[in-house]
Amino acid sequence: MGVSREQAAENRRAIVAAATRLFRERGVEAVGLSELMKHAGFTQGGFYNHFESKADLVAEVLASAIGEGIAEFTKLARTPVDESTTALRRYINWYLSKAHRDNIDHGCPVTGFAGDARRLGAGAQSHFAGGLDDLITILAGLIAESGSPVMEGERRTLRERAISLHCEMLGALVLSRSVAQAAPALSNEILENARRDVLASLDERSSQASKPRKKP
Amino acid sequence: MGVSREQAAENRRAIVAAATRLFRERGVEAVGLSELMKHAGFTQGGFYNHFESKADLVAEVLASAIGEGIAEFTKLARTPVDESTTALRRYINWYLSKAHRDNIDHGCPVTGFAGDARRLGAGAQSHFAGGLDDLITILAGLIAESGSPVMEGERRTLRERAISLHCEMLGALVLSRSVAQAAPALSNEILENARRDVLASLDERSSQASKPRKKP
DNA sequence: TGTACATCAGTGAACGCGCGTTCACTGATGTAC
DNA sequence: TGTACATCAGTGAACGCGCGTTCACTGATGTAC
Repeated sequence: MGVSREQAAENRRAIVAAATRLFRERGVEAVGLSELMKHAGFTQGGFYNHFESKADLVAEVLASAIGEGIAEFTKLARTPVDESTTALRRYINWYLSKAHRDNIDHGCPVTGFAGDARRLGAGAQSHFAGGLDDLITILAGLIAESGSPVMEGERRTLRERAISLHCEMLGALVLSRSVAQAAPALSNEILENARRDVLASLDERSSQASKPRKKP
Repeated sequence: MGVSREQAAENRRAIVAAATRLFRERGVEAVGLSELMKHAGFTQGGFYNHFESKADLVAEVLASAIGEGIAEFTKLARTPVDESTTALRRYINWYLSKAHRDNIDHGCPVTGFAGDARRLGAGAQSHFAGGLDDLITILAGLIAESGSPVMEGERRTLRERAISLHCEMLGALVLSRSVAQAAPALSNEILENARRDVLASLDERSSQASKPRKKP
């Protein structure tokens, strides 16, 4: 119908935004292009003015979702630590909250696409892997910044601690979401248990740092 | 073509077995019934002699896969502890092995279907949730049996420790699988890191149990 | 034990449907003169 | 600045295809007498 180039670029963004939401909610394979374009406010034929194929869109959605997630995460990491808590603790509390569990179309993109990533195309999976690596790096920075002490004799690097922390939090969120409808009590139990465990292990570190253990 | 009832029951099992493998490898939605029946050695029309619908099959596949996983797991839990290691350590080493990561059609059914469970029908998701609960219970039993000590002042129950352990292991396996093709080095790093971390935390417990910490 | 018949697992073509993709067409935007 | 025209985002019908499901049919199995 004749639109300006700016408008066209904005429409493209609208398609990516709609795709991101729908792909997270229902999975990449379960969302059709005609349905997707309708959600974005267009008819199906227009899709190929913006993308070469559905796989092309999927790769772009992964890249943009992960980019956004990393950006938000970086912002959080740079927010000055206030008097009562650290950015790391704030992140953990947010990550393992019911709000995060129930709001799949926002929140951690790694968790949002973890179930799908294995079956995606090479381009999309590369973006996913890159985002995961960045997220681990930033999480390691958060741990360092939190002042969580390194225990005497500890061999684990910050990165190793970050990987373990991320695995436990992601596992808890994935499991909590996977049974949210069929077993809401179990879903809550997993989420709350993981949050308590992760936070408690930080406390444990702090209380033990002043009292180094001896090797048996 | 006229087959005995025993043969028919065996054919039904063959369909479920083929479906289990294909669903794990490629996802429930990506596997069509005609393809599935061909893999099982039949033509597509025969499917409805055994199942009311695809959703019906999915629920049965979930139930059977989880049942099998739990049975194997129970067997492992009951295997007498040998001189050098505990059933818990054996389980951890197997769970976080490359063999387990690369062999999706066998292994832990909870991890195998974790990405899909959220989008499955109510029947299938109930089976999944029940299986997850059972797995946590058995894992708690393994922890108890391993003789891993309860630390002084520790409030966590065996079940709570089992949930946290399972979340970290499942998260590591899911992430490791999700980047296995695009970033094999990262995939290995996650897996090996998680195994070291989980086993080290067991060692930590043992070494500290003899030396109870005082509250700060 | 032998015969007659109902049962039902398996076949393979066909159903309507929605998928990803292509296409001819429209008409405002953006450019060249 | 005004006119003529190329560009290209958007439309909506159509393509072949594979999906889940239905159907009439086949013929060995299992049952009744």
